[in-house]
Amino acid sequence: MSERTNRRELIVDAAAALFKEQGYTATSIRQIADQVGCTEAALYYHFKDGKRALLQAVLEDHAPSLMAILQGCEAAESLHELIICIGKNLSRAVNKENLDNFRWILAEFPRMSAEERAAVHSKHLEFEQLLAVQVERFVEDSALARKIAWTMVCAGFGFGQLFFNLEMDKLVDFTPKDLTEVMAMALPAVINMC
Amino acid sequence: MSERTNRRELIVDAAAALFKEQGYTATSIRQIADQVGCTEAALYYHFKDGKRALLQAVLEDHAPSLMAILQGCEAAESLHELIICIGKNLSRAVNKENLDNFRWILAEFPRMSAEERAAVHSKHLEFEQLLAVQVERFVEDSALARKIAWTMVCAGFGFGQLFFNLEMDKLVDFTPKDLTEVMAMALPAVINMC
DNA sequence: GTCTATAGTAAGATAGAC
DNA sequence: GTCTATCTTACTATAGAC
Repeated sequence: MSERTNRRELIVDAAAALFKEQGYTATSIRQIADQVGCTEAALYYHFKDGKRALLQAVLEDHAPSLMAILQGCEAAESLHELIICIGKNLSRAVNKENLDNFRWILAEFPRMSAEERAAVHSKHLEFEQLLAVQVERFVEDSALARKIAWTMVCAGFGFGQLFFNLEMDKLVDFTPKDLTEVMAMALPAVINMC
Repeated sequence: MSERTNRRELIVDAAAALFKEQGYTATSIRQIADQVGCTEAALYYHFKDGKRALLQAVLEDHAPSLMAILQGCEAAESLHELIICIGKNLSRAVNKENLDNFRWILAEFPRMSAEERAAVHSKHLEFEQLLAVQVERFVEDSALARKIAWTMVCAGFGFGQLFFNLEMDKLVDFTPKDLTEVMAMALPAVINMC
């Protein structure tokens, strides 16, 4: 992990935190400057195009990290084991930092430029392709493997949004472990059916 | 469907549209007034507590409608048929209106009051309970039935967010039909395992 | 109920001194 | 590089006439 101690980086980090907490439009240049301990003018020195340039820097530096989900999954020896492994990682990945990232990107997406959207897309595609590679080890039909991979991604993503960002975990007893168990029991059955 | 032609209702509808398009903080009272064709002062006559009161009115009147997802599902005669039925409804429910609603609620949730959050929660719980009733027709273990129901909800929700709101549908060929197929093949297998 | 007019505040952005 | 000072614009909200 880099140190990020020079002013430009401090500005990006402060902006990222505020954008994710309050949203892009709700956050003012002044607020970011206060947080960093400098003036608005100093901020405009580092980001000549103002707030929009700051948003782009945040999108580049603070994209949600998905790769941790796949850690250690190469060791799995069946689709069932693979899902259990991903489930364990998911429990760790479902945390404030990561899910605030997702919620924020989802919220700002409609107002992003084509380039900004493309950056978001490539991050997700990259992850799904790595996941698909793992699934393909156990599913010969590669089209089916990709469908299974995307189903897993949808379920995991939906779980994070509903139970963490919408705080359904406070009302309903349904954990990442439960989701994983259902998926681990269910998905391997698909292989034998085709 | 009610007519919603009096000024107060026109204001709420205009506010809802703008909030969902731009976000709450990014939308100004002035913009809403312009859209309706009145002045800001008129708006403050109807909503004495200003912008925040408007937000609450929008949350009450424009909650996303989930019930359409369950339409006709009482006719299903197996878990497989139930999932197929829901999948068909899902294809119709995955539209701009509905998903903009979800994205917006997700985005504003952290800034909602306790009462506002409770309103969001009860909508979701209500839906899940009706879904669980349907699933329980085919799954004796009611704890397992609820896990299956929530897994379906997570997958459906995640699909809507990823493929519609994040526009992954423009890059990846994975349709509501694909998701439904995988779930319909996979989930019934869980029953035989317990 | 709806208007005009305006108060008071905060926003994004820049010029120029150091 | 960072500051002070300032411009312009937009915002929420209210008072008072009609």
